[in-house]
Amino acid sequence: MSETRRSVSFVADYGAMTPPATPAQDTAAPRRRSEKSRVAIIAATRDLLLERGFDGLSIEAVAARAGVGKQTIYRWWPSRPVLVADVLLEDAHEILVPVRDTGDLVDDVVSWVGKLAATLTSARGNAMLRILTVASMEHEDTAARLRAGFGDPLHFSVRDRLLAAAVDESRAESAAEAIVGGVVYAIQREGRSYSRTRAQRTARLIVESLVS
Amino acid sequence: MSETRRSVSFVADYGAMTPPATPAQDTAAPRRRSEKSRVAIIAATRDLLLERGFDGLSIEAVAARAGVGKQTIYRWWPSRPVLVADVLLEDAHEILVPVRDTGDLVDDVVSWVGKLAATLTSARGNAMLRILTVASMEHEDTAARLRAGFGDPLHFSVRDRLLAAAVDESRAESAAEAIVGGVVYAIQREGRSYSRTRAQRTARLIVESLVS
Amino acid sequence: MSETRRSVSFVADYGAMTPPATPAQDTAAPRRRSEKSRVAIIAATRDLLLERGFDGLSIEAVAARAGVGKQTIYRWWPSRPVLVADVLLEDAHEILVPVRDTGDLVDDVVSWVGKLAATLTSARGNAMLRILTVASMEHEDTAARLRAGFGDPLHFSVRDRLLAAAVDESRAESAAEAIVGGVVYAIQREGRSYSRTRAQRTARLIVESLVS
Amino acid sequence: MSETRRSVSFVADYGAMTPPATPAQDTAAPRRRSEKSRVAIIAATRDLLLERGFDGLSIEAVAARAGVGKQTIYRWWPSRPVLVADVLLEDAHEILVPVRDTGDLVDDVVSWVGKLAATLTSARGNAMLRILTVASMEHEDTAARLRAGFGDPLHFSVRDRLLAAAVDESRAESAAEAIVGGVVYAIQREGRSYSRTRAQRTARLIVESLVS
DNA sequence: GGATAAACGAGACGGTACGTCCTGTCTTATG
DNA sequence: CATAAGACAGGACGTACCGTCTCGTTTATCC
Repeated sequence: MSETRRSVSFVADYGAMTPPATPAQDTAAPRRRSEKSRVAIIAATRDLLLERGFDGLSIEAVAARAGVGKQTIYRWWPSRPVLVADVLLEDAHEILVPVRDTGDLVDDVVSWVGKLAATLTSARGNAMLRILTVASMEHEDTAARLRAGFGDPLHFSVRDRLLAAAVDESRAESAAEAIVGGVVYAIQREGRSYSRTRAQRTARLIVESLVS
Repeated sequence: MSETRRSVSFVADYGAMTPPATPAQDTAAPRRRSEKSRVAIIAATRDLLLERGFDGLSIEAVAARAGVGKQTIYRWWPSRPVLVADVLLEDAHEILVPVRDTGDLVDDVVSWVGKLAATLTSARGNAMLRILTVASMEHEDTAARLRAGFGDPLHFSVRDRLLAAAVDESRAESAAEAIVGGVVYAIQREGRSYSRTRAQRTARLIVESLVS
Repeated sequence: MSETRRSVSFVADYGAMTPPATPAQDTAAPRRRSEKSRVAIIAATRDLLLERGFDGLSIEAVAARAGVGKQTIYRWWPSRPVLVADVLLEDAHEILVPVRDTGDLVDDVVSWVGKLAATLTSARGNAMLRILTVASMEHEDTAARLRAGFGDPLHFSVRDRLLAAAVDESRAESAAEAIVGGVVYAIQREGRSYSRTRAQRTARLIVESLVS
Repeated sequence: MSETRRSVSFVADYGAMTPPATPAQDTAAPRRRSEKSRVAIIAATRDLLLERGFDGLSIEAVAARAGVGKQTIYRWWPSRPVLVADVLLEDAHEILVPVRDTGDLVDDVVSWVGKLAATLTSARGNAMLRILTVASMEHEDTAARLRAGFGDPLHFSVRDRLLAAAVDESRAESAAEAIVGGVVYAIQREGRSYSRTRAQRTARLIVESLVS
């Protein structure tokens, strides 16, 4: 029950969580920080990330584009991956969508996977996936935050839908892992040429085996 | 048939492929290249990669560690990712093992997945996975080479074993994707704490559904 | 007459001058300025000046050491050299001593020069000389204030004693310049290793030539 | 004899000394350093020094003006004062002129002092004096080099001329100190308004007392 | 076996970016 | 309303590497 609720609400949860999350640490009230600068920095970072990718991103360029001193960035973000994570997390809603529950498990999951594949093979979604992957490899704490903001919701979303269809917990866990991993890993490898049909074929294979 | 052979021989293929692969372009015989330097560079790169990760790796440090001029590196490797790919490909055999065929499909695949998970959660294997992932994100050609050297063998290895057990091609393809993706993606996310048991549970779930 | 008086009173004059001099502009009564902060700033500046020299002095460090906001410093002192000049002028009495008049010109001047040399080769006096020199080079108005507070008193002190001994004005002027310059310039060049004996030898050479 | 020669030859000595002196350490052959860059850096430094003074001089601006990477400056000059000293020493000949020996001591010294005063109150000469003074205060090794390149030649030049006129050593030493100090210190204090006449009056007072 | 040409080690070069320090101005909250 | 605290845009610091470019010095063919 509570888990079904979780699967339904994780997007809203994330929406709600974003504001306090921005300073990258919610303890210790951020004293009189300039909202204008914060927004300009996030926006500049997003633009440059899409233009030049994660490792083409320099703090200096962000500062220049945002019309901000470098120190203002370093004051609030300890490192490049942390800043990038904040940007990605602000856009998490573009990727995260809950698995709906119409009563037809196979159809619900397969269509969700189709949407996920479509998103992750769009120009922007694919860029986000690549950035997210590299940022996670570069900094452990960032990896944890991104896991909490992206990977976990994806996983729980599917798993909870399976649990709601009375699949037992161990199998739900494994199946969710296989479905999400099978699709995301393939897109990491093949990029935008990966077709949503393939994603759905893979998902269907697994989900059907659970209900038969 | 030929595909089964492929699954059996890819390790040997890779062993055989390594020498001509080193200059990253196998046409145009490397005229009077110093083998001593080549080996020293590869070794230094491997060491530094394990010490400081992909993005802590500088060409300058490799040259110093290898006792080699920087130009000697730039002469033979056009960029950092290409050099890193060569190092990884030299060590591909540490990760790649074919799925054996004892007649028992479930057992063959499950035990192979266990070995794969064990390798990728070892200190060295996990480091390789991370490096491989980042290097693939940074340079498209490198991604292609690493796919050919790591991802494809992994995928074909499982797929071919399924085909050998008379699973139909479409389902074999999807199942292989789900098995490999489910495990590798999870290790990317969770690192060395991912247990081989979980990998095997996931694999078993899928393979059993194919034979029932 | 008036000049003899000047030579006697310049120290007292300076003592009297210091309080109004502190805000660096004596017009416009400092409306509600905190004396506690003023003193803390001067003291912190003096300490830091002795610890790290003129160009190691930052306003930020002064503010921190004085337990004061940076703005409080900028509010009352327009620039670093002005602040430094105020500190030096508060301590002018440590360096400035009038030439006494016992009737024996040579002895009066020679012993005064000995004291001057001793002061300027003490750790603190030498530091003050260096700071004073650099501060004068950096800001013309500061140079003028320091000249009025240090250089002029030194010069007039000697010149007036010579005039009191009936040396004619042009020769008194030149001799005073040579005596003070000869000693101070040498200490600028050689630092604390300059001996008071040498100072006295130089002074004696000149003064004796005036009376013979 | 040798000392007279010294007084005559110090300019030539300096001319001769300059080439090996440029790298600021003459031991350890400077391996394949780019003469073009060296010259561009010296020239840019000189220009900026005259435009903005010693403490308005930034390494970054020198690099930009010289069309050179910052590292090329830091490679050969450990710090700003050392670079500035090299520039000043290259131009030492503009200030240093030996005291000629026509047989008339008073005239020789007085006219030399006149030339010195004229040089040090010219726009360029005065700038050099200020820069030289500040650079000496900031870095002890630099002070020593500048003393050897400027202060010592000035002093020896006068002293040796006095010795050549049979003034005894102690008095020559003191008189030289008073003459040079009296003039240079006054120019430090009063800047370009100091008149060459005053310099000559001071010098004459002292020199005449030695020969009478 | 000597000439010759490439590959080599070394490292200087013009640059870009780093993360830090400080400047002088500005904003907010407190006494 | 002056203050302490401190954020802000900006500029310079000195360092690390980038990828290119000479320098002599091996070294491995080919005459």
